[in-house]
Amino acid sequence: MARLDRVATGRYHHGDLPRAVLDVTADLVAESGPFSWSLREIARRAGVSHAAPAHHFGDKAGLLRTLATEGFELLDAAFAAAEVDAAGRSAAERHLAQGMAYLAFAREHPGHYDVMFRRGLFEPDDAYLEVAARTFVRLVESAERVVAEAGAGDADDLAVASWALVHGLAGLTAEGFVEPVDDADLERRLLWACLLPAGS
Amino acid sequence: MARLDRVATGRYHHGDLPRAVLDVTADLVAESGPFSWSLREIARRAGVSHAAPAHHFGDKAGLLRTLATEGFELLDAAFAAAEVDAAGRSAAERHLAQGMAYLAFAREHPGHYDVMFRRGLFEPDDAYLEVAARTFVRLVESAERVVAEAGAGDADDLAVASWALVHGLAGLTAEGFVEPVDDADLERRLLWACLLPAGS
DNA sequence: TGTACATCAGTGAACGCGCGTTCACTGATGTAC
DNA sequence: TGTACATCAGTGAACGCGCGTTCACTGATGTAC
Repeated sequence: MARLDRVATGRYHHGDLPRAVLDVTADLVAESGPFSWSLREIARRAGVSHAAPAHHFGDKAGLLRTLATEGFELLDAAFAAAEVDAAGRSAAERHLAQGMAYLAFAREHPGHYDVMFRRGLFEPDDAYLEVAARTFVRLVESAERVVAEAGAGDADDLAVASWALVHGLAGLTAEGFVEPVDDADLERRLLWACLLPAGS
Repeated sequence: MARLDRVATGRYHHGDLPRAVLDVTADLVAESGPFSWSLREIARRAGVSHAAPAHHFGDKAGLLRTLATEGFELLDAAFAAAEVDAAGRSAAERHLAQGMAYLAFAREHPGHYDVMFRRGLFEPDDAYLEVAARTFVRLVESAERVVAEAGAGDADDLAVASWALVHGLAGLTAEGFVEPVDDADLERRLLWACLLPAGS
């Protein structure tokens, strides 16, 4: 699309190449993971010369770091919106709503998601660490509200378990091991994880 | 290690190169994922000429398929051992034991694990499909026993939720987002996922 | 036990290719006056 | 409004490198007799 734009207009300057490069990267990561492509491939898809992406992002690590940081911004915004939507309901219901928002984010931004939760792709910088920490705080605070409401349990354990549940579901669904289902079924799945302790 | 063997003995034939190549591959995948290495790198680490791995596995996809198949064999055996260990206990307790076995496998075989639950790395063959299906059946049957014991719930939903929980925990721990804990704490985490429905 | 021969495992040189990086450049934009 | 100039965005040729693959080969092993 970016290529068509440029071919059509014949512009020398792209207009917003960083944006186009990030979009292409997100697509490529969603298609084949965070490794199986080159900066030249990204340049080709964006319709620019092979050296252009490096002009903005330096190298592959810089590109992935920017994508991951943008991903956390999006996830944090999704959490904030879910909190507004579920205001006034019980802590447990708000926690469930947050989990559903997480799964919706993973489904809608598979490229960002894949890069966000993998270590070793890049060295984190301040912007990345700040927004990632901010997002995790929302998760822990939600768990704390649930524990306070229930009057029992450890908030950190609940936060980890909740995160693991949605993270695992997102991963298995993205890789095709689990069929996608509609939101009502999805909520039921999150809730039925609890059958296990009922029996012990 | 393989290299030292060969240097020490000066043998022309390796002895068991397929085994050595798989071990090196598992190490490399655990270190840097299923993409960031080459067949030449594997040959170097195994101490053989660069063309030797292809002699046995064809290409990277064939190597990854063999590794994934071996991984499912190991996981299936771990499930079987857990079933024997927990024989006679309640269905819920046996299900928990299976989850703990899953997490132990992921911790002990990170290279295999990474390759097993990712699609698109290779085209599955009969051996892979057979053992993967066999392993999944153990998971679903365990969930069915729990549902039968509890007299309520949907076995597929429980199977998916349980799998997602341990898969997510394995992934987040492997990537360093969650600190490893000892087995007692780990069991508690799996159980406390249930605080959520208690509040709704 | 010895010999001949087929088969298999691994070698190493050669190839073409796509990659990341560099760098002098050109085109476009924005700002000062 | 026009002009000059600095800055920025993107180009394209060139480079060296590691890669997968090919292929004629050599060393080792196993089996038939």
